[in-house]
Amino acid sequence: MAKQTITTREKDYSQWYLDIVKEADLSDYSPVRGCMVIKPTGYAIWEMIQQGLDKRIKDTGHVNAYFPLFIPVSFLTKEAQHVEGFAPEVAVVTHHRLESDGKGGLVPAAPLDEPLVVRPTSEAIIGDSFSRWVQSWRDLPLLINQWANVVRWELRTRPFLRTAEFLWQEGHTAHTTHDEAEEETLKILHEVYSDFLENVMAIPVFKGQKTEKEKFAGALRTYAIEAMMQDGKALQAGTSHNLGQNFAKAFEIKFQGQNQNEIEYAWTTSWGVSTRLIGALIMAHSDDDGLVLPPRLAPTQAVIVPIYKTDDEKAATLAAAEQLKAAIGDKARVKIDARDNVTPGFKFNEWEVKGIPVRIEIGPRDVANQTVVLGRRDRPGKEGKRFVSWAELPEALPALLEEIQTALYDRAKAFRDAHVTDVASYAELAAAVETGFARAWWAGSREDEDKIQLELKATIRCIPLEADQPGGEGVCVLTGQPATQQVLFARSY
RNA sequence: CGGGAUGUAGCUCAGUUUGGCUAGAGCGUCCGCCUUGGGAGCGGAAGGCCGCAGGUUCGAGUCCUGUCAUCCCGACCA
Repeated sequence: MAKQTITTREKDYSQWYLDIVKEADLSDYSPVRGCMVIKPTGYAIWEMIQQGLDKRIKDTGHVNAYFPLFIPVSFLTKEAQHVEGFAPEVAVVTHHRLESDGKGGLVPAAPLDEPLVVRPTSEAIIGDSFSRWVQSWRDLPLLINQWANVVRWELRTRPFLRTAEFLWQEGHTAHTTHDEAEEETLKILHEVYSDFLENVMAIPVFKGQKTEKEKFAGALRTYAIEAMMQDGKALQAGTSHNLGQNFAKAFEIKFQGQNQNEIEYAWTTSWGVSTRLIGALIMAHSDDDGLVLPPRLAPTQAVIVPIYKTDDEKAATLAAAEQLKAAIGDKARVKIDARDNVTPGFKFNEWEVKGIPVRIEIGPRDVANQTVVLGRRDRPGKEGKRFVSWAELPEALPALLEEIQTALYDRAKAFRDAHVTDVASYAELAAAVETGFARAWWAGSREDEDKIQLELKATIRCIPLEADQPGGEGVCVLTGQPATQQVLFARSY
C-alpha cells in the first residue's frame, strides 16, 4: 500500500496544499524569504500555460515585447492611486557597487542618484514608452504583451499562490476610444483567460467586475475571473483592467485624431495572469494521493511502465513500449519510464503523485495477449483500470484523455455549483461563506463591504457579468434597500 | 507588521528538561547480492563548524546574552 506522505484535505487543507507542492516536486524553498525555486516538473506546467496563453494572445492580435525590470522611483508617483496601491510592497534598488568591509563581507558602496523600483507591474514603465510610440490615431490600437517576472514584497507568502517574485504575462494596450478599450478588456477576459482556464485547465470560472473597493489601483474598471478551490475559498485567477485615461494622463500618452487637430489622451488597458495559476490548478483538481493534471495541460499525458522479471521479458516489454509509443505518434504526449533501478510499484506511485493523467502498464502477460492496462489518474485503484489491445491504443488513448478532461471539468463544475448558495439574509451570508460562495443582491457602500470583510473575512469577489446575472431587482442582503445587481461573496486567497 | 514554533547528516527528526566518554536513528545516496503486475529485502560504506557570535564552566548540541534565518497562524495584499 502507498505510504501516506500527503496530509489529507480533511485534516489540514493548508498543509495538504504544501504537501502536494513538495511531493509532486513542483517547487523548492529558497534562501530568500518568500521566493521560490520552480523545479523542472513545475516549470513544465508553466511552459504549457505559457504556450496556451501565448497562442490566444497572439490570435487576438497582440505582439510580444520586453520592458526593463527597473523603474525610476519618480515614475511610480505619477498616478496617485497607483502609487498608493503598490508603494507598500515594492523592492527598491539604492546602490550599484559592493566593496569589501575589511572583515570578509561586502557592503553597498555607491548610491544611485535616483533609486530604482523593481517592477511590481509595468504600467508606469510601459506608459512611458507608449507616450513616445503614440503620436497619431494611425498608431492605435497598440497591442503589446510581455512575459516577465515581477516583485512584490509580500509579508505572508505561499508557494505559487503568493510569492515575493513571480512569473506572469502582462498585456498593455492603448486605444482611441473608451468603448474600444472596454471591448479589449472584455475580449481578454473571455477569449483568452476564461477560455484557457475552462477548456485547457478544466477550471470553471466566474467572470465579473470588481467593486470600487477591490479594483486595480489606478483603473477605471477591473474585471476578473474567480475560481473556487476545494475548500470553498475563491482564487482570483486573472484580471483585466480598463484603465480609462488615468495612465495616459499621467504618462502623456496623446495622439492627434483623424478628423480634427485636437490632441486626445489615449485609452489604455492592462491584464495579467501569473504562476498563481499553478496554485489554482492544484487546488481545483488534486486529491489526497497527489497532483491531478488535466490532460490538455499535462506536459506528459501518459507514461508507459514496462514490467518484467527476466532479461527476455525486459527486452520484449521495452520493445512493445517503443512500438506503441511510435504508433501513438503525436496523438498524445507519451513517455516511457525505462528506469531499471526502481520497481513498477514505485513508478506507479510516483506518476500518481505527479498527476500524470494516464498510466500504461505492459507486462509479460500483456505482451502475450497484445494488450496493455490503462489506468486513469482521476479514478484511483481498480475502478480506473481497463485492458486495451495494441491495435486500439492509438485511438483509445486520445479518447480516454478527452474523457478525463471532460470528467475533471464536470467534477469541478459540480463541486462549485454545490457550493454556491443564494442568500437573502446576513445570517445566511455568514453561514454560506464558511463553506463556499454566497450570491446575494447588493446595494451596499464601500464601508458596508469593509464591515463584512471585518466580520466575516469575506469580500465581494465580483459582480458577475450579464450571463450570470438574473436581472430584475431584489433586496440588498445587508441594507435591505432595493438592489439591481447580484454579487458573489467569498473568502479568498 | 503582531503571535507561535523551529534551526543537529542530502531529507525528516531524536538527544537539550537534570552540562560529562568518540553526537544518534529512519529515509535517501554509494557498493554488492537478490528482486520487479501498487512505494521490496539482506549485507557493507560514505556522509556533521549541533544556524552564527559572545559569555559561564574543568567541560557546552545541552545553561546565559545577543544575533541571523526559515516555517506556521493572523493582519495586510491590484
